[in-house]
Amino acid sequence: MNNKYQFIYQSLVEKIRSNFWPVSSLLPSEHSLTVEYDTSRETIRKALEMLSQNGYIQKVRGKGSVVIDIPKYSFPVSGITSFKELVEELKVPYHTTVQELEYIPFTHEIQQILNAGKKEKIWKVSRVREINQEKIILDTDFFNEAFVPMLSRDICQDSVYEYIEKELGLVISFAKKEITVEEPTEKDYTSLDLEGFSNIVVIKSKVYLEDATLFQYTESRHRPDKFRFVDFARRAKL
Amino acid sequence: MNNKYQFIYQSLVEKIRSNFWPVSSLLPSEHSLTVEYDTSRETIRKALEMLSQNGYIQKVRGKGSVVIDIPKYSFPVSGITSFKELVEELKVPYHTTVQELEYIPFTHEIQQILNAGKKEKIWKVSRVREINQEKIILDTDFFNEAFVPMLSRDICQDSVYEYIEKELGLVISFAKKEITVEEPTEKDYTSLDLEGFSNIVVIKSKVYLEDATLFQYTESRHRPDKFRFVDFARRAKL
DNA sequence: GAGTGGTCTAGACCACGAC
DNA sequence: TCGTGGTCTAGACCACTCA
Repeated sequence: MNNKYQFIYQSLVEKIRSNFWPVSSLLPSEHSLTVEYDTSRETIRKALEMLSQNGYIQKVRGKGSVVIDIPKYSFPVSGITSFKELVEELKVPYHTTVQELEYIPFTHEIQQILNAGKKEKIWKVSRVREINQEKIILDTDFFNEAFVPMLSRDICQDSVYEYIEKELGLVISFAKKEITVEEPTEKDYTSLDLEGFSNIVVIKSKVYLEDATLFQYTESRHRPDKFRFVDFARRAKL
Repeated sequence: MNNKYQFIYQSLVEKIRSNFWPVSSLLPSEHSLTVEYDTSRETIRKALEMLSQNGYIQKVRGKGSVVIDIPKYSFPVSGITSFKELVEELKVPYHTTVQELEYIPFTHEIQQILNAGKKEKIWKVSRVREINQEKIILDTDFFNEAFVPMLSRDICQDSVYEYIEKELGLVISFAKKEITVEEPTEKDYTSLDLEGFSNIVVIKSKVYLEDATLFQYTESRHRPDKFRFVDFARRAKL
């Protein structure tokens, strides 16, 4: 662990998750934490700020840091968290089928979305996600070949994110998502077990790298009864 | 403006929104900002951290702070942003009808959700939101009388949040939301213009005050074709 | 009044990118 | 090598809560 404040953050997360400090109780004061971790107060405050941002604590002036509910995970929303990460966290049986893996034709609208030049090739990967033997999610990802020169069915079968982060060394930084509800397309009907549902939840994500370049565009289509999205939001201070 | 870093944040936001620094350009370095605002580097960094959290910039080590797209607003998701705030931001004609305003019976399940004692009274407010003359959203809010002693149809007609923050002086701090898609209930059919839609988007929100006490529970039910949720997420550093 | 968190300072050293 | 942002320190003063 390189950073002191990230080490302290992780240490505190573990204690909270293990109920060492139960919900509604107070963490030790910032001063006593500086003693415990042999560091300065600003460093402790950085770790506490991360706890607060991630929904573990709420700081109350004059009192201390109150432990609040541990944040839940959202259901498979492809994009910034990988499908594999989520589904392994949730410990449910899953299966991925690679449906398409190809270059899209030039002059495709996706080229514009990805800010790609006219002669840059774009990968298209479409995958069906099965959970508990039901085809629930249809993910379609687009990558510029400039960032991802090679893709194989094996990589797509496993986890594209793992390949991108570990093999290619690219660092995913942030994503913008838009959630809407639409009517299913022909492809939704043939690819998924829709069971009479007449709507589909669509999550469109743009994923950016550390240097703020747009790197991936994804459309993730979910059967509505299995869709669940959990959000934690702080009210803007302004 | 009390705080230096919030003043600097706001000043920088204005310059970004007015295209003083266009998208993809670099902000001045942290050092030169300390000179311009006559302050220390950590204070500048606090303001830049807020810009980054709110999706205005992306910091790149060794290069500087890159301006990225200005964040968009999500469509009416009652909870932490008030309906009135959003709808006035979007500049569309709207109307609110107060359908119910009453105390709920004791031993109601909502009492448990709100962590209320057995003899504490709970307000229930249900409101229909019309946008462009269509009944699109059904909001049902629950408040503990301990926090909100009085409610009137006039207050509910206007904005409960404005009343809570300005009159009662309570400070809303954060919210946890859960988005799912469900089948419409009888009440959805009679209250809203559903136009044959057989699904409804449900947002359940728990809203907390500054001292981390749970203060409000809301169920917001949206006609699916008019629902849109925009999210900006950073990948966790761990 | 003692203890808490909120803000702010003026330094320091490091890791990284561009030249 | 130089300028950038990333981390860290050891103080200071203030605003707030609680006994």
